Amino acid sequence: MSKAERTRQFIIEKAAPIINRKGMAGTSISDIMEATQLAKGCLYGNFVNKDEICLEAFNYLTRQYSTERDAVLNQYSSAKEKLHAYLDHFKKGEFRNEYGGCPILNFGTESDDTNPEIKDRVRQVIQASQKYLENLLIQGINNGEFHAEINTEKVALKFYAMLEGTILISRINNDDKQMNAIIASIKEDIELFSK
Amino acid sequence: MSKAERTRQFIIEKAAPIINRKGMAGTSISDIMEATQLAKGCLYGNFVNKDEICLEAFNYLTRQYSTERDAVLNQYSSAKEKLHAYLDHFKKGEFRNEYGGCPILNFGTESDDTNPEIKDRVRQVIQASQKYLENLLIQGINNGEFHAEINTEKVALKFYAMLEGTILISRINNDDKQMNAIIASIKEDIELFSK
DNA sequence: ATATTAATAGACCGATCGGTCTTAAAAACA
DNA sequence: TGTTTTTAAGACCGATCGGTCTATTAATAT
Repeated sequence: MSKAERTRQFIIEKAAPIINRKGMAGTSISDIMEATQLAKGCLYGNFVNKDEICLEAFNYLTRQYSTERDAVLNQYSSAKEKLHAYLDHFKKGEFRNEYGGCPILNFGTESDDTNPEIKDRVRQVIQASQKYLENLLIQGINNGEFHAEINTEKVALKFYAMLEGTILISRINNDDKQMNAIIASIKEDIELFSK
Repeated sequence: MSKAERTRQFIIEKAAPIINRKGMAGTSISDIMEATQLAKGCLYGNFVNKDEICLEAFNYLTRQYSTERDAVLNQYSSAKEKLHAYLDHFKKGEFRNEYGGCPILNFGTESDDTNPEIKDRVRQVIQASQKYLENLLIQGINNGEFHAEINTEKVALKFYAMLEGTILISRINNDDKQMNAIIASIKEDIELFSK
């Protein structure tokens, strides 16, 4: 990795949690200068503009999340165990605590009327997340763990929507209560289609 | 209503959809000057600062939403009809189309790390919304429409989280598909506890 | 209709915005 | 190690930011 590549990565890692917390419009170049202790010329030597930093920050955050999630889920083999691990990992919210919230919610709500490029990336990540959940359900059916009649796409959408909605609710309430209730509720749903 | 009160209200109504779309940080005073065709001195004669405009914009949006919702639901008497009307009204999303999205999502995600005052208002509105749904369920139980065993608080939370999550998903996808699926799914859930 | 009060316009303020450019330092290569 | 190329620093740019203040206009009360 060249010096420039390392610096670029360093900037992304320092900027990402700030942008995730304060928003793209709410984060200034000087915020990033302060966090990285780098001068303006250096930032603009590694990125063409602020938008590019925001885009790469989003990419970094989502890549980071999926890496951590996969590392957890790879410890399990059955679909049901994996689903439970997914939910427990989600419930703990280590990622959100460390990086300042859910990037899907943060970048999604900010970009939807203002930044088509980011919006499109968010779209891709949302679709991949739903597909990820759906694949766990399909795997469970193929393993004979779950009843085959369930509409995997619809169930995955339902779970995913519930989880994203609950992140917002729990965050605004400064309380894990709602998140715990929803995770419990989803686990009950899983029992309903388990053999 | 005095001139000042009318002007203040006029500013709020013009500013609210802009702030809802572009965000609080992303909306400038000059954006609001342009939308209202008023000079800066006038804006600052009616509000102490930009934060106050944002706060009143949020209050206006949520008041507007609940007024419209109540007008729709008052056309029905049974709890089940009201619930269906609630969902259909939500699905249509006229409010969101007109005002630039869901203010809970927009102001909630932006304020949670940056603006405690707005965050607290969002918290109140979220709680009121859940309570509103819960009261429909309780009313249904008291009417003998729904089975009494349901955990009204939990069901209301589940429905509300699903709806908020789906707004984000459908908006980012520019597609009503997911919203339609979730509304259908919630209606199935209602059938499950209907007598 | 006139006097008084309230409300709006817009010039002005310092600070900060995103971004550029030249210079100096440091890394990479020979 | 010496040379070339890459990378970082920071002064600088015009534009815009949120906000103030005074002069003028418009609404209100008498």
